[in-house]
Amino acid sequence: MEIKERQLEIIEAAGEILTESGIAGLTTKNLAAKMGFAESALYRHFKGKEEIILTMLRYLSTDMDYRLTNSVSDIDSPKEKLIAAFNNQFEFFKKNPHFLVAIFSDGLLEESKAINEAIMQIMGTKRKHLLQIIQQGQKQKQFTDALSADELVHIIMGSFRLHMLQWRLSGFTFDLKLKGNKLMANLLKLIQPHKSIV
Amino acid sequence: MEIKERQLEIIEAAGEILTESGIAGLTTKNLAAKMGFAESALYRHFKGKEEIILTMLRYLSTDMDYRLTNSVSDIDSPKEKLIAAFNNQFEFFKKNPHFLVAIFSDGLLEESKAINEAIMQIMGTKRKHLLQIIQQGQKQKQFTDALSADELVHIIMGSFRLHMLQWRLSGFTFDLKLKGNKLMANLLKLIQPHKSIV
DNA sequence: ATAAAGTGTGTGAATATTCACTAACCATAA
DNA sequence: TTATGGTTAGTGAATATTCACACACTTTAT
Repeated sequence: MEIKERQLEIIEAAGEILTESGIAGLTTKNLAAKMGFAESALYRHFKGKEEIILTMLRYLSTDMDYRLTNSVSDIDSPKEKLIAAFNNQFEFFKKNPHFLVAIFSDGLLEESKAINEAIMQIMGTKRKHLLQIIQQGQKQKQFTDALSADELVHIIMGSFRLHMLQWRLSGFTFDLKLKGNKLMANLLKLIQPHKSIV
Repeated sequence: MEIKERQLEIIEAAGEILTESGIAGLTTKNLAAKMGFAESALYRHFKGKEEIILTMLRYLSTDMDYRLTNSVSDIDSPKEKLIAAFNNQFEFFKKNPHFLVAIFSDGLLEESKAINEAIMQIMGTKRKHLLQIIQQGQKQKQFTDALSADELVHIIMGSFRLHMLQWRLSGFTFDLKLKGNKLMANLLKLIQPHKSIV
């Protein structure tokens, strides 16, 4: 599944449209206009609109997998890994806010089965990486084992998603990374190995 | 802003459609079909499609506010309040899964300013109730004050939303309440007042 | 060297379908 | 009689997609 140069340009344009005007704005007309050519030219590069969206989502998934792997590869401490992974995500979305839709397509469960699966894939990729880090951290007693790794990942992912959603709802006004690091610090406090006081 | 009987039926039907086929499926044609009458009949009850969605969201917001207030009113312990509030939510959505849109209405985001505000209102209502409970719990030393109440609420709300999303993505197969209570127990473990071991 | 064939990428016009919405009319019950 | 809630039959606008065609390159055959 190779993505050609022009195809990449198109899915990037599609991403921009998504950021500017949401999924409803992503029409063949708008997309062609942004590319500076006629609607029909789109079909020289993709079978149809669904394929455009699918390609975008799959590209995003692959890219995220690659980025997450690389960003933590030369770090030992699970705590540091967690921070690095999140920062990597923040930086990516700061640079490409349009791809946020992929994360928040909760509501647009509509389109097609294939699209749905592509979205799940992205979530799965993220979960896979977090799980690995958390498990390692638990082994090294850096994170509590009062909860299973799965359960910890759920809470971390949920907080992360809400953080991103609020960023989007705010119109990308606040500093994603700054606030995100605060969130990360908070999460780290909570998942530290600890004894109940009472 | 009174909602008539027939209007309620219509917004319920709208909720069902949203659950089944997402925002793209919510067309006047589909809605009328689900109601068993002609498209034009919709306009006997609502000014237009936007008013239908708005009425639905506002109804949900008001109802949630009322339910959350009542469900915790005769409970003292913040911990118990938290559990009660969540169980109330779980029961409501178990009974009315189509209204899950209230939680995942991110997709409706584009539509109109009014809709956007209604969505924010729902999130705000939920946050308001949680915040109260958490603050009380911190005062009574039932919850940690290593994080601010706001920050704790963020993490709780994020986890909750992800839980609901997974329930929906699973096709409502697992037991929302059972798994939800497990999540709640996990969250309570994490937000207990605690000392770091190290 | 050059003609022929093929490839990639564009155009403009036309397609059928779907969308939210409206107008004119009709039945029933207060 | 009149408001209420339904009907049928439309509207224009927008949608994704297809069509025949054109132009510039590159490859291949003579």
